[in-house]
Amino acid sequence: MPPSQPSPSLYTRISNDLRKRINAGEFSGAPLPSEASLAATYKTSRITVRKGLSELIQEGLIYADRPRGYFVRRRSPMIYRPQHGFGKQPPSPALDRFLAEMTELGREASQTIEVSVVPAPPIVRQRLELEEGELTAVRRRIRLLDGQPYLTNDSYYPYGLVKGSDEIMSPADIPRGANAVLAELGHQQGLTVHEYEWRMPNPAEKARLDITPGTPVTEEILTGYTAAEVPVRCVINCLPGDRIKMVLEIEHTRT
Amino acid sequence: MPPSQPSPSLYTRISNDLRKRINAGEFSGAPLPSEASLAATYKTSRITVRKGLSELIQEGLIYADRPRGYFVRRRSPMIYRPQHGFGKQPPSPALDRFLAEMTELGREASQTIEVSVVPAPPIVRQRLELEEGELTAVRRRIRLLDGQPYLTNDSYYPYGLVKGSDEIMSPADIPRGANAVLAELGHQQGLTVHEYEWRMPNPAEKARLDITPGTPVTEEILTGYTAAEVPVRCVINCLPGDRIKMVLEIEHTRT
DNA sequence: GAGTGGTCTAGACCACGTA
DNA sequence: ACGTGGTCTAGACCACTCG
Repeated sequence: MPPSQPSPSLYTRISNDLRKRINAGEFSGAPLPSEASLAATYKTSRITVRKGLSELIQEGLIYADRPRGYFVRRRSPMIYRPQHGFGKQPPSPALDRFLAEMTELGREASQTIEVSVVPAPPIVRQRLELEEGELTAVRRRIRLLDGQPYLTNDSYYPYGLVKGSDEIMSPADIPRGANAVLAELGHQQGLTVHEYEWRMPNPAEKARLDITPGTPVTEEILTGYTAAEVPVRCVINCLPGDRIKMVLEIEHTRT
Repeated sequence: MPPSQPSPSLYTRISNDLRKRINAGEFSGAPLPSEASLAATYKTSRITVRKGLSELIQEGLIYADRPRGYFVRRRSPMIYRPQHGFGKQPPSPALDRFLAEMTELGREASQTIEVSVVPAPPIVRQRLELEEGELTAVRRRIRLLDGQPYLTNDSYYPYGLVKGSDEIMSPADIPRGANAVLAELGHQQGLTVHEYEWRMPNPAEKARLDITPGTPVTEEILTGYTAAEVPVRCVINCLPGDRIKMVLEIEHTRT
């Protein structure tokens, strides 16, 4: 029990009241009261009402659809399984390919792919254990569902390892997966290290993924090692929180 | 190349300018220019300046420390390894205990623990495959480092399974780990399913973890199954993005 | 006391979609 | 044409910390 708040501000009361009504399911489908009408009910100015509403926007609870009004956000995230593939169902032992699983669900999957050769950015360079200025081949992808982007996927490979591969270097889907190609080139991966950070998107990410206010992203960095512990692949994914849930299955190792 | 923006608003220009200067490292340690001085330089009102600054707050880039001014946020997240334990170093094969690893780093680790018996909340009930109203034992923990909370950890067990265990039911640390106790009771876990969602914290989480504006959280749900595929443990963790990075190591399963 | 950010007022004009 | 939210102005008073 906190010792009696120091009189919350008016906009806090407004956002608290609205949050309670939203969580009670009051505005499903219908817009929230307009700014003007809230200003009237709370006998305050529009600016104060807007401050209260903006709290709820930043929490990811509502959005403004001008000039229709404010609406409650609803989300139906897809399941992302970094061990396996994608799907919409709870965990199962299946491991299917991305496009197959998506169309199965009646949604139209598509992607854009760009391939280029660039000096390894610092984050990648460190993980691929390259020298400053060493080149990498990058496959940059945006994956979409029904036209909406839901994930960016940038895969980096040491250029020396893959420059002979038409598959890796061409901006087209690789049905059997890039990892199969790498294995064929003699770089079969064993262990993959997964790193995760979650934060608010920067303007570039906001634009690339068309991200709504109040939506954080997770940045996933995968580093793939061969059995000889040589890093051969570094993937940077950006996953918006309103469109993706992640699921893993892990064998218990500690007592 | 987007087709020439439709004249960005003034506050957008302010936040863009400041973001550029911040990323160039201009304000490390020193405060940003005050609202009043920004209003003067941009020949605008304080309110517009505040709108620009609030953009940067929501992105998690800066914070206001009244009445000293606005400062750039810096973060040094700790490494969370859900397979193993905690640490501050990049991935390694070590698997140590929480308190041991933390004190090793010269930071003071502590925690608060509350134990109670409650009807399983819906999320837990579904994962533990319980009927409505069935009881669970909950161990609710807040873990702190140097007095700052960095993780909440709520572990639920079917009450029938653990009611005989003094260790599980007492609000004290279990040095050998609760999983060892469960194993001793005949409920050794094999597979654990990990679920992850990231979003902005709700007010309760904000208060419990003392979360700063612009900081998202990841909600981690772990469900532990015995070899006979009986769920015996459901853990809900709340991980603030400014204090935690997560690292996993996964054996490659797909080609 | 001076300067900081936090809250709030009472207006104004605009762009946009819907009716 | 109307109502919506988006931007912006020019003030005001307050609580707090620091010198």
